Formats: sequence, C-alpha cells, structure tokens
Amino acid sequence: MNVSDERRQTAQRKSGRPRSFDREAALEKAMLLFWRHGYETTSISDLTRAMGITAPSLYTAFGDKRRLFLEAAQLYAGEPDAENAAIANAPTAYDAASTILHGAIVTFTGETTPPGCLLASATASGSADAADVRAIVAGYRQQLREQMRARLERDKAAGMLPQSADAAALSGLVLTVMQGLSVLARDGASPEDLSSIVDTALHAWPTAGRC
Amino acid sequence: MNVSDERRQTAQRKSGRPRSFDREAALEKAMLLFWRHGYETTSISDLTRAMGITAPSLYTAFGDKRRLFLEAAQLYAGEPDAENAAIANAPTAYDAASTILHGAIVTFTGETTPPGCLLASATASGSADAADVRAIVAGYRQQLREQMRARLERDKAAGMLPQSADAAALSGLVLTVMQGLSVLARDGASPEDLSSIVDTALHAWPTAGRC
DNA sequence: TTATTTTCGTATCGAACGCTACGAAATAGA
DNA sequence: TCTATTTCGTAGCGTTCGATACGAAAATAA
Repeated sequence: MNVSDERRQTAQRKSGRPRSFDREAALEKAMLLFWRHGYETTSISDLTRAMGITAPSLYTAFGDKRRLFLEAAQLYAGEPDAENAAIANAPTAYDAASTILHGAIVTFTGETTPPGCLLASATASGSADAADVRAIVAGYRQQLREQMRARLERDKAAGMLPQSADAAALSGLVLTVMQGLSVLARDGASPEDLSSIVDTALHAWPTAGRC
Repeated sequence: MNVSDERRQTAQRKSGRPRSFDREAALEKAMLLFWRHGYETTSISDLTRAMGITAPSLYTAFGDKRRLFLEAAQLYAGEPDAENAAIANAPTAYDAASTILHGAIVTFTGETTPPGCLLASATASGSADAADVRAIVAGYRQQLREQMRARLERDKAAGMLPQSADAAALSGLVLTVMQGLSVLARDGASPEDLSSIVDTALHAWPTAGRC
C-alpha cells in the first residue's frame, strides 16, 4: 500500500512546485534513525534534522510519523518476495535457516548501520496508542516464521527430514534465535561471538538418521 | 545501592510527617508499568496514576524517573544471588539452562504480569540520554551469561561435558533464546509454543558421547 | 500572461513531557 | 505546647512533543 501510495504521488504529479529533496534518500535517513532509536523515541525534530528537511515537507511527503515509520520498516524488510524466494530456493530448510541467521548477523553488526534489528528494536516497548504499529511489525515476524514452517513441512514430505521433526518448533527457534541475536548485537556482541552461537543453535536441527 | 538507599530512608526517619502510601506496593506498580510499556515510553503521569501518588511524592520517595526504573529493574531481576545459586546448584549445566529457559517462559507469559521480559522490553529502543540505563540493563544480561559460562566450564572440567563443548557459545545461546522468547511472548505466543521451542533449542546441547 | 497546483520556509499550535516551588498538614522530640 | 522535620496536594515551571496555518515561491496548463 505504501508503494502504491508513492507511485501515485510520483506519477500523478502534473504541476506544482517540484520537491527539492530526494525522497528515497530522506526515507533511508529516517529508517536509520528509527533503526537506532526506535519508533516512539525518535522525534519529528530528530527526523527533520537527519533528513535535511522541514517538518511541513516531511508531513507533505510521508503523511505522518506512523506512516513514515511503516514505509521505513518496509524499506528495511525489503521485498518480502525476496526473502520468501531465498527460503524456498535453498537446497534444504537447514540451509535456509543457516543463511537467514548468518545473514541476520551481518545485518545486525554492520559497521555502517545501527546494531540489532530495526523490527526488534523499534517496537519492543511502546505506549498503548502505538499498538497497531507493534502489530504490523509482529506481522513481519509471523510471515518469516510461516515461510520457514512451510519449507520445513515440504522437506519432511520429501523425506529430507525425519517425520518426528517439529516444523512449528523449528521455525519458532529460528525466529527466536534471530530476535535474540538482535538483543546481543545491541549489547555490543561481536559477529564472531554471534556466529558461534548460531552454529551451536543449528546443532538442534534434526538429521535424517545420523544418530 | 538502591537497597541501602531505601534502608537509610526508612531507618533514618526520626520525625516528620509519615508517608501515606506503601512504598513497596508503589514500586511494584511502577515495575509492572515499565514492564509493559518500557522505560522512556512510560511517563511520570502514567506512573503517578498507577502508583496512586502525586508527582512530588514520587520524587521524594524514589529520586527521579531513572532511579525509580533502576529500582524497579532490581525488583524484577530479584536477588542476583538467587539466580546464581540456581545455576550453581543444578545437577548439570543442562538442567540449569532448562530451568532458566522454562522459568523464563512462565515469567514471560504469566497472566497477571505483562508479556515478555522487562529487561528486554524496557530498553530495546531509547534516545541517547538513556544510554546509561541501557548499559545497566545489558549488565544484567552479561551477568547471567557469565554465570552460565562458568557453570559450563565447571562441567567440562568435571567430565560432564565433552572438551569440544564451547562454553561461550552455549551460554550465549541460552541468553539469545531467552531474549528471543521475550519477543515472541510479546507477539502473543502461547507458553506451549515457547516450550516446544525451548525443548528444540536444548537439542543443541552437547552430550558426553551419544553420537 | 494568467490561473492552477504543489512545495517551500516561518512561525507557531495545544498537549504532554520531566520535574519542582510553595505553603499547609502531620508526625517526633524538647 | 513549641519547634524541627518530613510529606502532603496544588499549581505551574521551561521544554519538547506531533502536527499545521499561512503566505511566498516555483513549477505546469491554458
């Protein structure tokens, strides 16, 4: 919906004074600020300062703070089809989980981006009137877990995993570890530390008859 | 230090108008509010309303918002010695990890308390001037991990774990899963769901020669 | 050119923020 | 009783919050 909103905004423009700033660049600045400081603890004046625009420009271009955050979250999460394809196209569910978790470490400890996960940090706390934002963010997580669960069921049906494998628990474990990694990353853990944790966690993966 | 502060406050009192509210009960109300809404997103007026006292009473009894939160966090975390003893006195490090994680599920999904972990939720986001509060909360986590790591080293030395076991990674996994459980609990996951995730995670535990 | 449309910067709006000055009220000690 | 001490409730401090009203500026369309 945000995408179509922007399309409409950039395609429908036929007259009027042109925008004097790069909308995408400003959105990325906003995303980085939300990533570092969270949703409610990032103020409009913080945003306008970082984005290099005034408050009225922000409201004209992005609606309000809530819609700006949702658009920033979408920019952070990327095209959902991309992640889904990565899970679906991996050789095994194990490879998908390993790729996702090690990729998360890279994202969470990147030197040019804030530590941790935007989706985990931005809405962990929040007042009552931000509950809908929290719910939308939780939906991103739910979507990842469901994709992983479906992939696990597929592997079970294909005999690549024992029938005793618990797809719901394993997909939950991947999500749990990923969110936990965000906390440790924000606490300052090194990528090497986090990588050894992920490798250990993946030992919980069932194998098709090793033991 | 908070404890000694309170001792001094309650023991040194020799004259003056007596306090008209229960300090411990008010602190517990504050803790529950920080637990649910986080540190910065809980306002003084939220606190005074829930605690049933006025702002000047709050400041007289607890100092300021930061010190009130730190005291609430200490009430939440409990006596650190208790957790340390639980880890040290468990039959094995595995039992300690299992007890901690399943106990965390009970805490994170209790029906009379907010979902998730106060320490995970309260400071996941935050502005720059709350960095010291975040650092103190991170210290709670670091302490748990270090206790777990020490216990794992002890078990390795006693031959209860293979020498190949990575104590740092395993202790990190316990902490990672625990923090991840908090996120899923806040998203509304059931204790049964979380329990199956923990049981799966514990499959990553090394054994003294099963394979 | 003239009219229309959109964004621009300036200057705020009312509300909520963390926090406190101040005098009345309630206790203990002299 | 009188004084010292502490907490009480009222009222409000200065600041920041998210969000806008308004007229000038800059583009297109007629």
